[in-house]
Order: sequence, then C-alpha cells, then structure tokens
Amino acid sequence: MDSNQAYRMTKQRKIIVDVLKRTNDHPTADLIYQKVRRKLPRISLGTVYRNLEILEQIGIIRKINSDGTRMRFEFSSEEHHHIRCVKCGMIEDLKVNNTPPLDRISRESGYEVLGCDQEYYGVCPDCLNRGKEIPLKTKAQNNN
Amino acid sequence: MDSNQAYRMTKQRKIIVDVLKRTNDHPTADLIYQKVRRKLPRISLGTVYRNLEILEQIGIIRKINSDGTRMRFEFSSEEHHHIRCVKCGMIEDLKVNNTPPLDRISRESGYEVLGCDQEYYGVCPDCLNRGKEIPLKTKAQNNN
DNA sequence: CGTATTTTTAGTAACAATTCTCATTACTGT
DNA sequence: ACAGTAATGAGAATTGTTACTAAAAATACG
Repeated sequence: MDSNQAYRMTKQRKIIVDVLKRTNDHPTADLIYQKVRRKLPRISLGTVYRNLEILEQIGIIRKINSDGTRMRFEFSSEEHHHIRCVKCGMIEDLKVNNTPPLDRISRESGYEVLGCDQEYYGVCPDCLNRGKEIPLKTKAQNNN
Repeated sequence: MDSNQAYRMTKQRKIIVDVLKRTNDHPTADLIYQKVRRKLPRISLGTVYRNLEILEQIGIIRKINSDGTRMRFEFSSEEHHHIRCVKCGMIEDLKVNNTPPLDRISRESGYEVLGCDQEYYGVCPDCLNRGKEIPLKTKAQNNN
C-alpha cells in the first residue's frame, strides 16, 4: 500500500489478469476465484481479493459496482460503459460515444474530475422474452 | 412486498423520510439509523433497512450505489447526478443537463432501457487542499 | 365499541461478501 | 548466500444486509 512500492507480477496475478482478459462477462470475485483455481488449485480466495484490489490500483483492471451487493471486475481496455439488466443482473459492455462534459464539471464543482461512470439499466432481450414468468427482482436471481 | 398492498406511513417511515429530506449528503443505512434514533430511540436497524427498501419501491426515496461497499440513500427529488470523491468517499449532487441517448441505446442493444446512472468521480476541493497529507485511498477513510 | 385481520415493529440470528491476521514462502538486489 | 521486502495460503473476523419471530399497532367491520 506504500505508494512508491514495487509490485511483483506473480503467477497468481498473471492468471487473474488472464482470466479477465479472456472473458467479457464482468465476473464477481468468487467467479474469478473459481476460474483461477482451475490453473492454480491452491490459490486462496483472500489472495484473489487482495490482488484484484492491487491490480485495480495499478490500473490493469477495473472494478464495476452495480447491483450494490458485490463487486464485479473487468480487464481495463478501451473506455466504454455498461448496461445492466435489472431482472437477471447481467452486465454487458456498451460502446457509446456520449462523452460527458468533464471540463465543465470540473469548473462548476471545484473537483478535480477524473471521469464519469455511466450505467444504463433496463431489461435485457432474454428477460423480455421470458416475459411475465419472472415476477420480480429478487436477490436469488442475480447470480450469474 | 405484494404489489397491490396498502402501505402505512408509520412514525418510523415518516422520520426516515424526514431525515433524508433534511440532508443532502446521501447517508448510509447506518447513519440514517443513528439519526432516526435521536427521535425514535427504540427503532431497530432492521426496521430502517426494511423501510428504506419499501420507501424506495414506492418511489419516495432513491438508492445510490457507488463505492460498492454500502448503499446510500437520498430523498427522491428532481433528476440529477452525483459526483463522488475518490479520497474521502463523499457524494454530492450535480445538476447536469447531459441527457443520455436512451432511445438510441434501446435500439442498438435490444434492451428495454429504463434509465442511466451517471456518476462523476474525482477529488473534492477539501481533499485537494489537504493535498499530500492523505497518501492513498484506504477503506478506513470512506466513512463519512 | 370489541374483535378479527393485517401490517409493522424490535430484536436477534443468519448470511454472503470482503477484509484482516499471521506464519510461511518467494522473490530481489547486493 | 544473505538480508530485506513482498506475496501467499489458511482461516478467523468484520461488515453490510436480510430473514425470522413473537409481540405490538393499526385497520376493518360486525
């Protein structure tokens, strides 16, 4: 956590990054843990959490925080935004060129504005089809 | 939770709404609990959570989910967005007219798009002044 | 009114996600 | 090879939130 510290790119970290590079479904820490374990059966969940934190601080990956119950993660590639299904909880990428007016906000708010997360939400095509079958958003359903 | 149910505006709920009306700093459930307790010392934290949930479903208040570790709440007034300080975790309101292109996103994504949360982030004026004193974002600091 | 029905409550237990602790191991520079 | 630093695995602890329960409060209605 010391800011002038040399981070090491360990096996564990490489594989975590790799897992995130290979997928585009914004997995939770636990899901990442499951996948990493296939290559590194003895890794611990704590290590995954610790490294997700560090990799995010370095800027290699990004945290997404959407449903409020758990973090999700993605490899940090080009800028994009997200769309989340309020029924099944899935998050997809969205290439939108709807650049927010960062400079103006800086001036108006006095903040040093670093960025803007945009998250669209709605009902995904799948859930639209399934129609009335699923009555209401419940915790139990948001676990993909 | 039944959709055609008559909700009662109990003392507890009135006061919770009141607390949220009177503040603009997006408190966490626990902070709301602290404040409500000053008027209603015997209320339980569970009641606060239950009612926050219900009041949000009715549409009287809104949930904000930003740092991913805990929910925050606000009275549901006009549309606006938020700006969060990455150092101290504070969230302020932001009146921006930067309406996102919901229709276009609907067409392009196949979702029934319901809305878009925009959250700007950066360093707030206070933290900018405090300058280098605070070395790095740590969990412990995000508890205002 | 009384009494039956429904909703809400306080209190507490349970829960899942995340963080912390710490002894051990792996790496780095000299 | 050695000293010093960083990272790991294992598990315990903590946190935010939800679920459960019996009792209390509000409401409906004869």
